[in-house]
Amino acid sequence: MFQTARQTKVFQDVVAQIQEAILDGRLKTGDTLPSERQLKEMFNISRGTLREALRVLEQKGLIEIKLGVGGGSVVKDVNADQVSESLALLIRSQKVSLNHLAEFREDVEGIVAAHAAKRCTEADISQLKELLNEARKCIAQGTSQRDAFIEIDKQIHMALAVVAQNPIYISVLHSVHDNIHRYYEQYLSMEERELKENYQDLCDLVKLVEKRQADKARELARDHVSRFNQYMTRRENETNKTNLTSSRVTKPLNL
Amino acid sequence: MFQTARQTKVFQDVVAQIQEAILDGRLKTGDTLPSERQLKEMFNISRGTLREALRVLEQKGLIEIKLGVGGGSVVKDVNADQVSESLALLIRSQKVSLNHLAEFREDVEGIVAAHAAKRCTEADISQLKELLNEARKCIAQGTSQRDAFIEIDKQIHMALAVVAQNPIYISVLHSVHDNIHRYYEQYLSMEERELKENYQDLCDLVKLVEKRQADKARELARDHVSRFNQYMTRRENETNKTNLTSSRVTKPLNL
DNA sequence: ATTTTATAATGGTCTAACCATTATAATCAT
DNA sequence: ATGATTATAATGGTTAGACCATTATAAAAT
Repeated sequence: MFQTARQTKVFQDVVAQIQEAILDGRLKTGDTLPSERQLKEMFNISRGTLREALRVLEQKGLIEIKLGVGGGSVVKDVNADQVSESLALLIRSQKVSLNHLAEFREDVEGIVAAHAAKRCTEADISQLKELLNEARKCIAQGTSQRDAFIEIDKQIHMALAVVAQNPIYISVLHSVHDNIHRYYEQYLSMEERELKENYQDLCDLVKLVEKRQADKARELARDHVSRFNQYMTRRENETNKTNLTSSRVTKPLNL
Repeated sequence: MFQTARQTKVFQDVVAQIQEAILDGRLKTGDTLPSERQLKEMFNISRGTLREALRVLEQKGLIEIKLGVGGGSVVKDVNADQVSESLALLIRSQKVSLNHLAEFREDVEGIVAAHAAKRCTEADISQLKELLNEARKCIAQGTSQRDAFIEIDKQIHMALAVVAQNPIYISVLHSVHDNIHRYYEQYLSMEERELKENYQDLCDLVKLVEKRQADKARELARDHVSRFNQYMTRRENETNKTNLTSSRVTKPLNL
């Protein structure tokens, strides 16, 4: 009939108070909180308890704790990092496979391209073309600039998310890229022909966005990402085939 | 030329060691870590430092700390809660609006429905029909069971995400529902006619999934969610119109 | 057999000190 | 004067030891 009475652990109350102050604007990005020794007096708690609260706020991405004179807890600008981190934990705990992530990226990039096609301005297009120009320079130097090209490719996709004018897509795409990057580093190796294919994809994609052909843009974006994923899974299978017996040996924790 | 030498804060090293042990399976879900007094000896650190580490692991969603005899740090099953929480922080820090969230939900539910249509089994369909049956019962009792209907609606959407066989969608949809729920509670009020419309939507949607018509399922799912969002934004505007002067007064933090 | 009470293990909090880092001020050499 | 060096002090990082609060279990009482 009744629930357990709320047992406020002291540090949780401190976390809540500071978090609320940040979220409703009483503390703004860049503000420095008072020193730990001052804060503990204000809240009338011990320093240890206060520090547990500050650690939680740090892990939430709300503050950053700096060392030395003039250091202290600085209010951070909230960004997608914590979304990325928690998504990465889901992935690493075998809840999510590379294929799941690849499919999700395909879907999301497709939607982003479609929204971008509906909402782009002339300024957006010229910025995208600027990025395409950068990409072309990388291609011109052959496979030596492969990593640079992949970086530009990522920037173009992120730029499309900005054009799509929904910050959720920026955060989500950021998280996806953060988490798929490790796989790309490990498995992705593109030949010159493949680099050029991808470059052509991007050019075509920007053209479709410019012409506001949302459906075609979505399909092309999906195909483009799908191609990346195919390079990668092909490589992943080859690697795993030859390395099946060399599973990593982890040192025990001996608890 | 050089980077700052890695300055391992002690508690970070402890976080890393325990996190790794969890992620590569040396510590499994449900396992209880040794007591704080034992752990501090094992790591050769003070209890305060250890507790900072445990707080971080708790905030990451990797452990749960229980009180009393037989209590201690228990390894949790990683789930989407932390993704939800960090997404909620993005929303509350004005980075994301209700419209952004609504659009995202529309897109995601559409994709989920399409995947579900491609991958559903007979067992999936009968489970979905079971849920539809529950929904029908709610409708039969008129608007008194509105909240129950909304709950079933949510369950059907989550079930579709399961059928779609990509856990990312389960987590993402979970997060979206978590975060949009507050708005629904505040703004959503459906008349009997609207309840019946929504119920019909769901029936049609399941039929399309059963017939594996992915494209039509996607469009219907989008329309269905869109209708929810329209009820809500209409209501939101009305509310804000009459309440513009009553902005919440927040108590200062006095730092 | 059931209820009540005591026990002990565990996390939660506090105090007080010292260590490590770093911006700033003071000092020194030129 | 000016630039380099050194000392100072403020701040977070860590330690040690104590005591409080909660709770599963065992012991005792009914």
